[in-house]
Amino acid sequence: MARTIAVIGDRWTLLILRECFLRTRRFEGFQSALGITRHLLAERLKKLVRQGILRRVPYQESPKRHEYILTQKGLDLYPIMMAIVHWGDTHMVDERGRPLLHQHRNCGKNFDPVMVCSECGEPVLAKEVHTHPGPGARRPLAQKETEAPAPKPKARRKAA
Amino acid sequence: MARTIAVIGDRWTLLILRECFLRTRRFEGFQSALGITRHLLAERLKKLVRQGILRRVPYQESPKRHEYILTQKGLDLYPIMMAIVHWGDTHMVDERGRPLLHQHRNCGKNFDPVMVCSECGEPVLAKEVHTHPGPGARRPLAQKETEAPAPKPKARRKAA
DNA sequence: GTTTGACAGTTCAAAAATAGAACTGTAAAC
DNA sequence: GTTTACAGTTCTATTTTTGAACTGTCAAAC
Repeated sequence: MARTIAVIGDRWTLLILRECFLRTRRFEGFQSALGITRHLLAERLKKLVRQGILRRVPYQESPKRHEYILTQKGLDLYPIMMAIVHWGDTHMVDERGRPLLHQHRNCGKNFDPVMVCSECGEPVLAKEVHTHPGPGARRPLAQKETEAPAPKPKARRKAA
Repeated sequence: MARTIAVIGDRWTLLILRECFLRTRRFEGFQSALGITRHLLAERLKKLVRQGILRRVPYQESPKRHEYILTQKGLDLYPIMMAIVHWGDTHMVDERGRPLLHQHRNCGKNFDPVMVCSECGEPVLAKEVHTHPGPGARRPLAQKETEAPAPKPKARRKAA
């Protein structure tokens, strides 16, 4: 999670990616849709390309111009987008209602995303989930003493 | 989405919330688990309480102490968390593997979150979704000319 | 009965990120 | 020859974030 947030966890990256999903591909398109500063936009696009989330594809020679296209890695962010949008639709809408509706082509209906268990197919609630350290676990999860018993407590406070 | 990102879209908020889901409740707990500066942590906790995502609950008098507990609004962020974790598990793991496994109590198995359509129950792919402006639509979505009828045929460059 | 430690912050200077605005460069259109 | 569209880059000013120390309360330890 920390690694993912290092990539998409800032004020603009997810909004840029939203535009990608809405078929924006070019610098000016992002800039005018979002009002992001050009400097930051250039910065973020570079980062997303470095991360393999966008691909920079030339669409004209002479003044070299490129489009930014979602890779598969980028497309895989879709559930994150939808989860965020859905939470916003549930908790952050004003009187006017949802800004955007999503229609599922396969069934033809406007839908909300539902998170289900890959194993049993049932919707998952936070309370129903138990976590276990996996093979790449990064921290012992409640470690206090690894060292010898309290050697030199350093002086806290100014009083000596 | 913009409104949601204004709340959870920064380098620390989602990590703080992850700790909440892992049952961390107290200031020192967050601080030592994340290594966030105390200043920012205090700042972020205040913001989350203001937003109604956490509730500040006293757990002792005398030196007044509080715990930070997820509200329902906060618990509803779970699908976002899981979507992020799953993307990280798919695209950002190192050789060691996943840091954390999630077990679904209802079926007993370790699972991945799957996003399905609320209407037909099938998994949803980005390509299968069509968007329409909703009642709260904020911008015309591809407006170029609101003024006089397209007087300028746009400059096209030589296709490459 | 003073000292230490746990806890939950606050304060302040320094460093980093972001905003705002103007500037660069290419090439076609007028 | 001037303007326009596009995709950036450069610069300064503001805002955020970091790092580190400081404040304050109370309980237990010495």
